[in-house]
Amino acid sequence: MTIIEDLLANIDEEKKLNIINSAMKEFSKQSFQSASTNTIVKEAGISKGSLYHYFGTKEKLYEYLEYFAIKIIAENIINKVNWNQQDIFTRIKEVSLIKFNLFQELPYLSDFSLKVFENKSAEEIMHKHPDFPLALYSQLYNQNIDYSLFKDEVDVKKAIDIIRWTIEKCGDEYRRKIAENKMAFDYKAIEKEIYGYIDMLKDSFYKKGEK
Amino acid sequence: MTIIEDLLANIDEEKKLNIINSAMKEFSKQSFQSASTNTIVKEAGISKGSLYHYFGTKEKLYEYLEYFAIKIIAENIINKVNWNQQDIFTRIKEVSLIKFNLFQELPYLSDFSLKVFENKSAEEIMHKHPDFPLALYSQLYNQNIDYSLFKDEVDVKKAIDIIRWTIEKCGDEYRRKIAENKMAFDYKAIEKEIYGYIDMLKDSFYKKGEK
DNA sequence: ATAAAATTGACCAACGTAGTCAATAGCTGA
DNA sequence: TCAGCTATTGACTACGTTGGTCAATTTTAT
Repeated sequence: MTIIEDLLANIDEEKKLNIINSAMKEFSKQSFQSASTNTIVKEAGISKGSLYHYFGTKEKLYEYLEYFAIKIIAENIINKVNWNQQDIFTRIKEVSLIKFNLFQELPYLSDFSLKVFENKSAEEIMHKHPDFPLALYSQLYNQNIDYSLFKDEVDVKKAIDIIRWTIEKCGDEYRRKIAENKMAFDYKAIEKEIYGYIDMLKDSFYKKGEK
Repeated sequence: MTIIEDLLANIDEEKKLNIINSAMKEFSKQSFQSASTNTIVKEAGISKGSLYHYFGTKEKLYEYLEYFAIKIIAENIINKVNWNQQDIFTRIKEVSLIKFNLFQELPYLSDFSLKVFENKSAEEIMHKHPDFPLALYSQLYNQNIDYSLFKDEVDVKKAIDIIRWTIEKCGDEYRRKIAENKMAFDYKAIEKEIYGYIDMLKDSFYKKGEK
């Protein structure tokens, strides 16, 4: 991994992004076996030789992408989340918008990550990437959160699932529409739509007067 | 399509199911191009010659699967839904369980359908399969439903989205767990879990005393 | 001007492909 | 039993694509 990073450190950021995006696209559309390095280099606008100079083999390229995806998502969340915010709804809003921002620059990060976790269990990933922030995901919905804001009769664990799922599906739907109708990416519109759903759930799950 | 159906009518149901499941599996894991007919026949336990005797080409096989998937889902829903039921929560429960039952016998129907709609718009599908029941999906959440049961301040359209998404994600999560831990498929357990979420949303979105 | 590093793309052996078709197996009715 | 038929097989083919290499070229740094 270090060797690869050393080599990548010397090429300019835009070319690096091109390669990563192109490779993530191919690996998220095809199985590892079927994914074509020819397709990757063509879309990235580099030569076959360069790709193999940077990464050595297809396997190593894939491993680097795994490492990169995990690292960049975790870094963004850890650094940008306001850990003092005790309202889980606001916390979740923050996380979803952080991810949306990331996915703008790395359009296939979402699909690629999904595919990685489809094929490998968290343990396998932990084994290959020991610094994988497994704990982060539970911290996100637990650390310094004030659960007393929920109505007493609400099952908080289920409520959080519903909020998370709603945001994810809302984002999926939006990206589907963009892909289909060539509808423009409108950050503010997405934000507004997601907030509409979240605020509705907040009204339903929180005690009255806890806005 | 008719020619294919005539040929398929003469082979026994189990073999037909094997072919359909095997082909849906391959097409839902690989792109159309990368999907291998060799893999399909191997898993289905038939010879290459038979597959091409039944379907002619890879394209026609894929088209038949498209047709079959749409038809079987629509048939099941239309015939099994109780259209007199005015409670949308019960309606949605019914639909989700109908689908779960279907997906038990056709494990890749869900993934395959998703992929079909990823790659083609509803219009394209309508064009290729003129009897595609496009209207069914809106009927499902509108026909003979009593919206007055919702609290006045609740946005019903958003509420239905949330319910639908929750069920879908709940099912996804369950299937993921089964695939990962080799956890056994437990129909009653899934039903109970889904009902847990739906009832919670019902408590939140319906007027008090409307259970 | 020179050395070193980065980048190229034609090239290759190996492999998997969709589809074919002569041969075989299995079944039918007499 | 056997002829006639259909359903089924899988070895085979022509071909496209693959991951990876490496001598040659360009770019960069000194």
